[in-house]
Amino acid sequence: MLMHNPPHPGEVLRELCLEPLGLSVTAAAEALGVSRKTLSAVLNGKAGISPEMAIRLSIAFDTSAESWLNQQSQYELWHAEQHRNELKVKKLVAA
Amino acid sequence: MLMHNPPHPGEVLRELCLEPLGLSVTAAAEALGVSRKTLSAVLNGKAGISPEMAIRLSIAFDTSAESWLNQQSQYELWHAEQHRNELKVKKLVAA
DNA sequence: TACCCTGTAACGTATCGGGTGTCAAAAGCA
DNA sequence: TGCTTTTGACACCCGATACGTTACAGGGTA
Repeated sequence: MLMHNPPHPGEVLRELCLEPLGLSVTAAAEALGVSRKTLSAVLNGKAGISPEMAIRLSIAFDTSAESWLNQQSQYELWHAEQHRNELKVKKLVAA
Repeated sequence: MLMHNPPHPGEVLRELCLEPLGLSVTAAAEALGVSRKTLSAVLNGKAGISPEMAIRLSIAFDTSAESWLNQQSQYELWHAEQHRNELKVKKLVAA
């Protein structure tokens, strides 16, 4: 279980892909085939990385789509875990 | 990269958790704290496993929330991969 | 000044997770 | 054989999200 608040994948994307290449949001969005607004939303944590976006990133940056999607899953899971105690769930098997 | 069409996580959930325990959809939904329809949709592939649902499953069946979420990611990714050639993406780094 | 880049807002589209309600089929029981 | 209960899938509504376009405000730079 993750203990610390993980950064949203968009932040990682900016630091690991855009900045090293000196890419502007506009230029990167154009290359990815999405609108500037869509990429901006991802970069600023307003939107998550969808499976389609993960594939776009894997093509453009020659990376693993799974890794982007897993980062997204871990990020969402961490936030969901913060409300774990609010869920009324009965254990069906012994812990 | 997955080569074969993976089953939707709901199918796995039914076979690995409900059936072994002889649980009905109604009983399982009640234990999970969701409606019958919500669980039914997941079991029949009409809905995916959300982070919240993954945590519910992890509590009820003493399993790993990550594993459920990863299954869901892999499932969505496989389907997105089927349309990879439709994406107009420019490579920004050498393959 | 003029131009580019960025973030953001508004609006429309489609999809999705979740809830309530309905209903036909299945199961249980007299 | 019937009747009642339960079950599970479906139809519809709601809120959130992913994506698009258009437009605007602010910052940096030539």
